[in-house]
Amino acid sequence: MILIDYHSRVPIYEQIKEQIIELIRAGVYQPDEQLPSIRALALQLQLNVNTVKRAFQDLEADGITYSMPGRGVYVKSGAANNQKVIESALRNTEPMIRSAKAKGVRQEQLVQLIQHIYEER
Amino acid sequence: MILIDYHSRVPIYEQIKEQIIELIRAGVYQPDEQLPSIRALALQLQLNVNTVKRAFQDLEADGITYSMPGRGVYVKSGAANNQKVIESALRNTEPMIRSAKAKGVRQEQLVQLIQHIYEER
Amino acid sequence: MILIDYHSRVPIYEQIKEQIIELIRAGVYQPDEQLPSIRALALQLQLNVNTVKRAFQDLEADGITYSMPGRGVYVKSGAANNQKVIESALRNTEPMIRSAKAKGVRQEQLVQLIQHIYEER
Amino acid sequence: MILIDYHSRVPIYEQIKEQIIELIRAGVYQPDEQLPSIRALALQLQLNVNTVKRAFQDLEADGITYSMPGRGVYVKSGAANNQKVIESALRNTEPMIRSAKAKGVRQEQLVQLIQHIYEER
DNA sequence: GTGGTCTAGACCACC
DNA sequence: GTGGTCTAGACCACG
Repeated sequence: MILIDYHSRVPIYEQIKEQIIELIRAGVYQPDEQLPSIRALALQLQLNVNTVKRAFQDLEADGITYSMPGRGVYVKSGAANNQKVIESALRNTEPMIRSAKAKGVRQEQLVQLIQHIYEER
Repeated sequence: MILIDYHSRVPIYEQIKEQIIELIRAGVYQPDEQLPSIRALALQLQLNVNTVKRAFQDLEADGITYSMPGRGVYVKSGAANNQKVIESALRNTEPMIRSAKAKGVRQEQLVQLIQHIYEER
Repeated sequence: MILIDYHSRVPIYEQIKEQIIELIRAGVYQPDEQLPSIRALALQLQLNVNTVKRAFQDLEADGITYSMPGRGVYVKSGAANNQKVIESALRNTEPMIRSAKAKGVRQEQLVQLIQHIYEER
Repeated sequence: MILIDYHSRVPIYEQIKEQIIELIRAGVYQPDEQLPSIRALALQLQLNVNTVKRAFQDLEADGITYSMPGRGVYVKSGAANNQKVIESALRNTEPMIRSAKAKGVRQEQLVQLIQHIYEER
């Protein structure tokens, strides 16, 4: 269920991180449920173990998961509504919007784009 | 008038490019008016000449300016409403918003952020 | 009576070892009294036999218990005040404190934390 | 000035991280001052680039530093009294003390150990 | 030159 | 089997 866009500018480990957060928020992975093992994911996605490891390391640093060496990586309870993730997302979005404004994008164009994206699915 | 945010993740040459576009859109630089020379700008901003050169290259590639070798760089007429720039800005913004959505940011939060930014100044 | 914190970074076999020592020091297990069998404990705690076995190995290596093959594991007399255990605990604590100091934790904060912990129960 | 204990149980990247924090807190590295480059440090400490990189990555995640790709890594202002670091240090210390208590270490022994360590230097 | 990403492999402790 | 650490190399964007 995790899809990697190898052409994207977004680092692969970020894509993994984002999609796992998405899956957790969607309820696919429940609190205290074990995530797929790093090695299994790396194999499935045809990626190096360290790339996946980096994604999991960031997830743990953000308080989304916890790991038990020798056992696996698990979803932290309350991870689905992690404020830290939302805040960082908003912080990252701000300069993008500011830049779009400076380049002449009109406010309505942005709002329309957002509506379009949020209506998907 | 050009301010560089050295803390920002945005490449310096992108910041220069953006702010020159902004200055053109504001009418500070008129069509067919000469822009400051690369060397003068580099000196003034305490930057490497290559960094400024890169910004000017991109401006020309986007049809914002034209250069006459040995003479200088000039504002292209019609640059103030360059469609290419707007399109690329929108294209860059899209994955950012998609990512924010995936992380749990609500639609209203984004719209509100945009309003906040567009009300400035 | 033995509780495993599966979230903890402390290895499970260490948790078992610690809690058995605690039970011995509290007088729950008396000198020369037989401890629960490895298999029984593993079953009760829902753990792999090897994990419990490792804890018992360490207990014996530290002179807390002795085993009679085919008979069981017994509390060694004098185990309640085992100097080796205390020394190793102090040795383990030292780098932790040194690290806390380096990170800016004040002496009073540590002393207060200790008081807080020792006042429990 | 950074010394690595290759025999320690503490990961090398943690040792680097701690000592850099210590140096910042001591005023050796001032806010917005550039830290030694990852490559230079790796060379000096005879370590792999990625090991040092991991330390810097954690420093940035903890808000101690910020990096400008192509330029270097810099001390974030206010880094010297980072609350996050202190809190995590205290959180890490707690189970250690709890374990020492369970093993029979007396409260005075711990307080004495702390005094001894804080009197150094 | 700088930091950022990714791959490929090793060894370890733990379960 | 699991995750954690470390090494050794590559390539990229940026200045």
